Amino acid sequence: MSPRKTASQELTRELILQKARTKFVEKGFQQVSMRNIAKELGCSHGAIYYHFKNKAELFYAIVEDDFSILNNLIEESIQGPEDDATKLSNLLLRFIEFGLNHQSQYEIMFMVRNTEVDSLSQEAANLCYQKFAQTVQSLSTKQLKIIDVWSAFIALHGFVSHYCGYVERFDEAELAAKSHVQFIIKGLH
Amino acid sequence: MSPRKTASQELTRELILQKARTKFVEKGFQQVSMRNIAKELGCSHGAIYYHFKNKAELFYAIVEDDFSILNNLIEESIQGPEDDATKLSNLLLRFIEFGLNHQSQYEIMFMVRNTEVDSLSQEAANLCYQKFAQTVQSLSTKQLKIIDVWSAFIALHGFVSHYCGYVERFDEAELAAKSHVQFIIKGLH
DNA sequence: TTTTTTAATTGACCGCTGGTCAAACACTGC
DNA sequence: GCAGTGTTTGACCAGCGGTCAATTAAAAAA
Repeated sequence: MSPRKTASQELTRELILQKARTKFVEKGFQQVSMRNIAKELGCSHGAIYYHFKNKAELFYAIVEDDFSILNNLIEESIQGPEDDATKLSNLLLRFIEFGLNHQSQYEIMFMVRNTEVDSLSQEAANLCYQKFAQTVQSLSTKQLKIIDVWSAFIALHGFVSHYCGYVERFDEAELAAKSHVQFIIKGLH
Repeated sequence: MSPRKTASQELTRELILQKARTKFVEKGFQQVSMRNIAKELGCSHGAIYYHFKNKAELFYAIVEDDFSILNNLIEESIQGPEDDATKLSNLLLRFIEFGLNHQSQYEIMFMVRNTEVDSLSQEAANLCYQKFAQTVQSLSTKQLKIIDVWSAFIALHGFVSHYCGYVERFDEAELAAKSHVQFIIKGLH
């Protein structure tokens, strides 16, 4: 009714991100509308546009955190007592695991070609790949050709982007994933 | 004006497919609406629904031909004077070439997860993969594990699906493609 | 030839989408 | 108390996929 809510129930950027995230994770980018989120928040859809320029920006804001999660995952894979070979295969496997257990996020991070957020999301994706490439290099005994590391990444991406939607969680594709990782490692040698 | 057009300018399934195809190829699935196509055809959008159940069915009808083109491409790769090794790398390379030179089609064939046509398009994609797997097997000296052939396919798919939209035509990615094909072949050995 | 039946086409309509914006209100500082 | 600023609303826009009664042209039956 009133065009402005009382302070206690005012809309926060964080509040929107929170609700939007859950909806988004369970339904995916296309299936969630600004009006859905608004209804969930108990506000009008117009209000969201005060806090976020558009749908793409809102969902990129969500995915921003996921990029840093993935980056951490990559960095962590270098630590531990295992030998480099197992670390490498763990890295590849964990990338797939992340992709399949965060399908909606992976979709926006690496699959959606959105004309608007492209610059932002593209940059984050590039940085993520660079970290990946660096780590793969450091875990390899011999000096790898950059283009081979790129092929490895592409091959990983192929796995995730295929099984996205086809499978619910990583577990269901674990066997195929492990085999695929071995396949990729053969390619790197 | 008149609710039925005179015989000479009646709408054909083929006529719709034709116009829809050009629009679709140059703009992609999401960016083309039934109303766009109708305007191009000089008819109302309702008329199209007389000939096709829905948008998904229309675009699958288009892509059906592309599946047989791709199947032929795979079959042809077995012929010729070259040795099996070159034939194999040609097969992989041509798959990528097809994907990047028919991006809009490839999108529907292997990327779009459409709830409605899924059964049809999924089946066609499976058949296509089977032909691919068979051919790869027959071009290989040693007996390959099926799962490795699958990894090869996934890796190919990864390449195409990444460069889709990022690149206009195959030429622009040819070098990377050739390298990626070598990478995959290493994985198959 | 005239009448009836059938096949196509239209366009209004539905519920939805992302996005904009003037107006209305709550809060803050004076 | 009052002016100014920050937020929210909801009507509105253009567009979407899809449905359907009404209407007309062509084909079949009389």
